[in-house]
Amino acid sequence: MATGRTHRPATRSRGIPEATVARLPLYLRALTALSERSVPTVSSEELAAAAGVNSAKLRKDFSYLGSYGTRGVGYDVEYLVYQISRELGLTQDWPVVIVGIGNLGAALANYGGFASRGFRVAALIDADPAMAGKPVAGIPVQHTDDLEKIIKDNGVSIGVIATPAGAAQQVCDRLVAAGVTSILNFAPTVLAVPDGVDVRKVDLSIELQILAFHEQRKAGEEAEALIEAEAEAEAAAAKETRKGPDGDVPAVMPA
Amino acid sequence: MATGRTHRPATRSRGIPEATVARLPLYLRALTALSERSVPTVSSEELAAAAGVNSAKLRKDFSYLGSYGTRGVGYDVEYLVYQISRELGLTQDWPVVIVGIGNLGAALANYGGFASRGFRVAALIDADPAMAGKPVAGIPVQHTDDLEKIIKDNGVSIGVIATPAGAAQQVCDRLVAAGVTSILNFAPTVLAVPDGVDVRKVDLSIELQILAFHEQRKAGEEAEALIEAEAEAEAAAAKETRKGPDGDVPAVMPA
DNA sequence: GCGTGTGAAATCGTTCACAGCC
DNA sequence: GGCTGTGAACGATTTCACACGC
Repeated sequence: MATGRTHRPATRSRGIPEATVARLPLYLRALTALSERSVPTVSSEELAAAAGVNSAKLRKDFSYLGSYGTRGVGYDVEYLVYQISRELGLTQDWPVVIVGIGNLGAALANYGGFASRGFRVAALIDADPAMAGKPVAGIPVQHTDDLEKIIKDNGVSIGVIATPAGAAQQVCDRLVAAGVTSILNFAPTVLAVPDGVDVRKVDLSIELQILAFHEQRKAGEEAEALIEAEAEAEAAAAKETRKGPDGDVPAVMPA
Repeated sequence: MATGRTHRPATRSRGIPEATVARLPLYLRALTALSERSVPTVSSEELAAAAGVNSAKLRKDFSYLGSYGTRGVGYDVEYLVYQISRELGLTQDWPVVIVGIGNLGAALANYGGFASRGFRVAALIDADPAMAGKPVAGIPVQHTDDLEKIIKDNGVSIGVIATPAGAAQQVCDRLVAAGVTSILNFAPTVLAVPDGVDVRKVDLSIELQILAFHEQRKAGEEAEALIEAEAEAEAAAAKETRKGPDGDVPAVMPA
């Protein structure tokens, strides 16, 4: 969903696979840790372990960036940190605004991980007039009315939406109209954006639901030989019931 | 990533692709919204639009669950809500503990999206004795010392880690030892877990870095689109502050 | 000898396009 | 006529395995 467009047919050699891009921050984190411990070089095997991937994947990923390693030796930590940072665009400073300073917005504003990479929280914006002027993480909250001016004055191109779901699309529209072209969305809503705008979403409850799926599966496996056809039978039976004019639906979960 | 299992050779029909599982919560959300508006049926086209995917993918996804639609008509909303909920394991109640009640932990505790699906925050745990007893989101925070007891008393199998990175592995080990088999990790660390334990991670700064990559790319394309060489020269002249793309081995970025 | 870099193979995921059923 | 369900084509990603340079 994020990054649907490849509006540019023959965008030459800069073709780094999306899956690789998504792992670069992981490598960068592991490398930064090594760098802080003054480790000079690292092998693909070691770095892969630190990043939680396998070494073949890591080497393939790095091969898209260039030949930055030394055969028989490994990778120079500092050099790789720089190369990946550059590739990710972190050698420049990205001013970011956070819209929606509730619990989550405040947590984001306080999150150290932003500042330590190339990100700078340029402004906090909230619709509640009572919030205006209150400092959160040392930054005074500003009112939504001034959103456009804030974006333009600060040259912001990345926005973070941490509002309730109901407000997200409207906020998004205003951000985009004001010039924002990348959005990180924490609201549980699908955002519609024009071509050329990237949206990435983080949905806390979706992650839990995926875990629940696997958790349920584990429980089922424990019961091994026992259950085999229950779900199947139930589905079949349910489908049978609903052959009638108006579908008979089994007990639905609490909304 | 940390879902290495699937040591189950046979078992035919239960093979739902991971990519599909990851989208089921999305469909469920869209369907729940339709359900609340009392929409009785929906076509793959409409539902796909609401979920932000294309209709072919959605139909393929649903085909893994079974034949739950009606040709020429579409899908029964209530029925699908039930089927997806069941598939995801949301027809049962999942007690969850949140460890690390800082800004983020508090935000999670207050997050309505958990309770509305099958999740129940069974306990909040923090290492700070000063937090003990304080209510957050109406739930009193308990001390880490009691972690094992809390897990066992509540039959918790899903844990959320929202501690600083340094504490995450230790917390993880204790959760796992106490019986937790699924972990949602917000700490910027790779967690090592034994086989059979699932970990999903959410890293706020990684998402921003991925956006930055695309943002940088857009800027590059803009320049490219203008006039090849001239745009590049102009950009270099205009902003001499930062050493742009393509450098030899310049100074390393701020750690 | 060691560990990177990379074609080639295998696997996984998406999209196409249309047969089948309402 | 409309819309689902699905093989088959396509594309992306991962894994394998080994040649190559240090």
